Amino acid sequence: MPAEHILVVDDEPAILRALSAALRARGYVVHTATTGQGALDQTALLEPATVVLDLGLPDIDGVEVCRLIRQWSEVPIVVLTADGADDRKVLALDVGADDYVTKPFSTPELLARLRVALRHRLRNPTGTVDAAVLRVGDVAVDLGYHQVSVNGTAVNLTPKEFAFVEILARHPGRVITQRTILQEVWGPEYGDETQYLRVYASQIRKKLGDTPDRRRLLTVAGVGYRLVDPGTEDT
Amino acid sequence: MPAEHILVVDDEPAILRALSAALRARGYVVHTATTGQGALDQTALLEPATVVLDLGLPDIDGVEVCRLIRQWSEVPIVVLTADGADDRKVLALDVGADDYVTKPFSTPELLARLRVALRHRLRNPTGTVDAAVLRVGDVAVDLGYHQVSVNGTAVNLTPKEFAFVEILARHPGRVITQRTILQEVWGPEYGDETQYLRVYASQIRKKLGDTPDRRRLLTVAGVGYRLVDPGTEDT
DNA sequence: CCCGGTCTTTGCGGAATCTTGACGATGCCC
DNA sequence: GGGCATCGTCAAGATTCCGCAAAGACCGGG
Repeated sequence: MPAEHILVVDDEPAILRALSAALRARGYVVHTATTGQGALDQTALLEPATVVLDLGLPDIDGVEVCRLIRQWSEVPIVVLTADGADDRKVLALDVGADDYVTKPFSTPELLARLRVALRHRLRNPTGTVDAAVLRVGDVAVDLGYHQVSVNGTAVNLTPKEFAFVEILARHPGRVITQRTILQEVWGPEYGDETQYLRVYASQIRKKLGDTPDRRRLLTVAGVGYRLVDPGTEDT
Repeated sequence: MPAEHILVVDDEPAILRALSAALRARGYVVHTATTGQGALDQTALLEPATVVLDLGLPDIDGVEVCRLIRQWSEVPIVVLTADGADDRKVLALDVGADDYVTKPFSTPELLARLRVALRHRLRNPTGTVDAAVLRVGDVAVDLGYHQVSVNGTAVNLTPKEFAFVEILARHPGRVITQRTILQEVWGPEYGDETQYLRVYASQIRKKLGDTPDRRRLLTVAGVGYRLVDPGTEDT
């Protein structure tokens, strides 16, 4: 088995040592960081297979670290903390953490959860430079540079507009429900604020150059939206 | 408004009720099962977006249910149990569960973990799921594209019409009772508004091109409707 | 402090969809 | 055949949903 690289972030040397040892014994290649800034740097530099992140860091708040990493990377993040407060868990999970283990934790359990995270990543060939550009017809979504272009011409989208298009482009042609879009772009508490969708769909259409006769962003009444290649009209 | 379908499996009615209520309040469409066999059947039938699975089931062991589901489906599974034993957690996670919450659990946390599971499902191509095209004779119901077609020709259905056809297509040839259709399409409080059924059945027949001599949507007087392949006429 | 970009909120016309009531047809039991 | 229950069809409101525009709120940088 090719050794997976794991980044462990914790400010307590004792825990860091214990965790590293346990992981190395299992055959993983372990890297460590003790600050939020270090976590961000190492994540970008090493592109680890998974990040184990303690929330109690001296410099940046752990949740914030999570959020920052998620801005450019989909590396699995397993949060590890002594703080068992519910709202903090929920917060961390909602900004992009994939799992949350409360200290004191059992090492076998942490390892099992780590395997789950790695399994997810395996199914999802992300991280590397390859499929960083989604294409649907003449629309290209560059995930790395957060840039959308139509026929090679760059289009300026706001962050929320980009997230909207990204989610649709990840499932070419398929219907994404209103609720799904709202939760992915705006957050879990926006369940039925469908007026946002109408406003943004309109703006996106304008920027993409959609015309009524040749549309890329289609509405499925009462259900959601889908992004299609106007050339190959399917179904 | 269509939402994600969640399957909740637990043998304790109290928990089942509480969970269902919490999830419904959040806008999910909740289905339930109380046995391992029921869980397997419903998972195959409904293709839910996520399965919440209690391990303490009367018939099949929960871990085994997990493993069986994973043989053909990648639907996210969130395991839920009173048993906090480590090895059981590890076992469940290793046979394919995506998360593991120990009772007593906090509802907000479970909801957050559910959102994580749904997020994972959304990010991954979930290749196999694209087999979500139900076929009954020459009628094809494409769940992903939210599109019904007859002999390859797309048919425009309204949301309620589509939901009507979808239910029937999920049980090819079988009779679906009026009450079931009403509750699934219109909601739990519509128990006996059978007039809707007649109106919609009529419209659907018109759009599907049903003729009196060659019908796809059959009426079972006083009971319900069923969708059949007019070629292989069965009784 | 101002300014530009972004997000949120509001409103409206028009279209699509749903609801409702009416009427006739059909089939069944007596 | 008559009475009764159920079904099919139609069409007119009533309601919801969508696209679009515009104005105010918010925020970070200069």
